[in-house]
Amino acid sequence: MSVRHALLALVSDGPKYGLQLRSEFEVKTGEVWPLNVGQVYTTLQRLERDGLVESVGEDEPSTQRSFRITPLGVEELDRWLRTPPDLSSPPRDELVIKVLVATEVPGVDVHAIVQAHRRRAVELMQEWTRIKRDANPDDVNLGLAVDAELFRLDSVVRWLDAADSRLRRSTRPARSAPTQEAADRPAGALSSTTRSRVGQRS
Amino acid sequence: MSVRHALLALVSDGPKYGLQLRSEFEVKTGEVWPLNVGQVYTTLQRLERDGLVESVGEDEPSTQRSFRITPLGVEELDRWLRTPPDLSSPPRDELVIKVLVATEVPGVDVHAIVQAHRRRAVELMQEWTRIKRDANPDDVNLGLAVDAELFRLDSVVRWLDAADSRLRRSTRPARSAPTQEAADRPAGALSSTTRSRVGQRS
DNA sequence: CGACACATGTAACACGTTACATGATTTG
DNA sequence: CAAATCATGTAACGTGTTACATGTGTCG
Repeated sequence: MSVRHALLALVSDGPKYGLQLRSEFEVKTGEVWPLNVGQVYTTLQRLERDGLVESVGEDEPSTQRSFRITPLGVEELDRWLRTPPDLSSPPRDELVIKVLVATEVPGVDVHAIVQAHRRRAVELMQEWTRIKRDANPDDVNLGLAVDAELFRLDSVVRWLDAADSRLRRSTRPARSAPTQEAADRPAGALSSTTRSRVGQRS
Repeated sequence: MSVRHALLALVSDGPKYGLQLRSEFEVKTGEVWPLNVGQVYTTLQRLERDGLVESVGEDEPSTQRSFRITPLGVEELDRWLRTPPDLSSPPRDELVIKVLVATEVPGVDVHAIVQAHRRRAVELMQEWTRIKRDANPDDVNLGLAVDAELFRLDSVVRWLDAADSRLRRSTRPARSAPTQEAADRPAGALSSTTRSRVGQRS
């Protein structure tokens, strides 16, 4: 839902048209997240369908088709800006899932995987740092977008370290001998744990 | 693509069926990310369609339908586990986008929004900390999943602080109030910067 | 029997991505 | 004029979410 609301925010400033919206979105986000033009148009259609924006200048057709925000759109935008993400279900973190499920895949060295990801994360931090260094220091948008990535990657690295250490402690000290092959055991009969869960299922 | 590959990883252990996969997924991820059953079945269909898993026991029909991983599936799983996310386009960060686009929405106090999100993030960190404290300390999965959230939220808070400070410095001081130093700049009027962009557009 | 949990699915929808198609305007 | 650029759209596909429908087995 990022793009939808971002476009809403951009038109709250005054009527805009498709390509202009893409351009402004990319400038606003430090050109860190490219936005496909097609998605701008489909998103605008949906926003119009939902009554959050309306086409301006319907009468005299020109090559450009501008949209303005409606009162309903202002309400929705306001709500979005003020509402932080809720606890009930944080977005699934692919890296975390990857590491956690890797712990029981036969023939896989979790430690090696964690280290590979760690190396890549550090590499990325260096790249972002370089990008920031080479950029115009007055470009607040770029600076903030890059900072977000840097902070995030830093937390990723710290988590990978914590995970590596914790997994090393908890897993059996890995047979150094040739690996055992995938046992075709009946795959544990589903002991339905009744621990209080964090999220609620459907 | 998280769920798809996670299921692939889970069946790499030995044949599993639908509900079992949901259960194992949730246990593996510390029950932090609930998984809808429907998605398990549709994802299994797609995995089967793509030849990454195959149904076992086609001949004698029972109430359960188990799937096993195929050699092709093993390849794909291996690739996924080893491949870190690439630089070209980091996933769009909703919070960052929200703050960045908020800076030009008329009648919106970015500072207030940033602080609201900060408060919420700190709240969430406390909730996660409590969950971790009340949990079984031997539950490595839960511990790691919660740590990931804690580290991430910590980076969010730090970014929000950085953003607040930077925006305060760069935006023109809100009327009336006695203002601090302002590095005033003409607020560059859409100068199509030819800076080398990070991502590539389509 | 009736209620409930187990187990498998389907339908409808939203968002995002890519690729393609079509005009209009500018410019060498 | 031809080519590039601006500008708008559409089609097809993949993933994810929710809600609903259906059958089976168990247990009070």
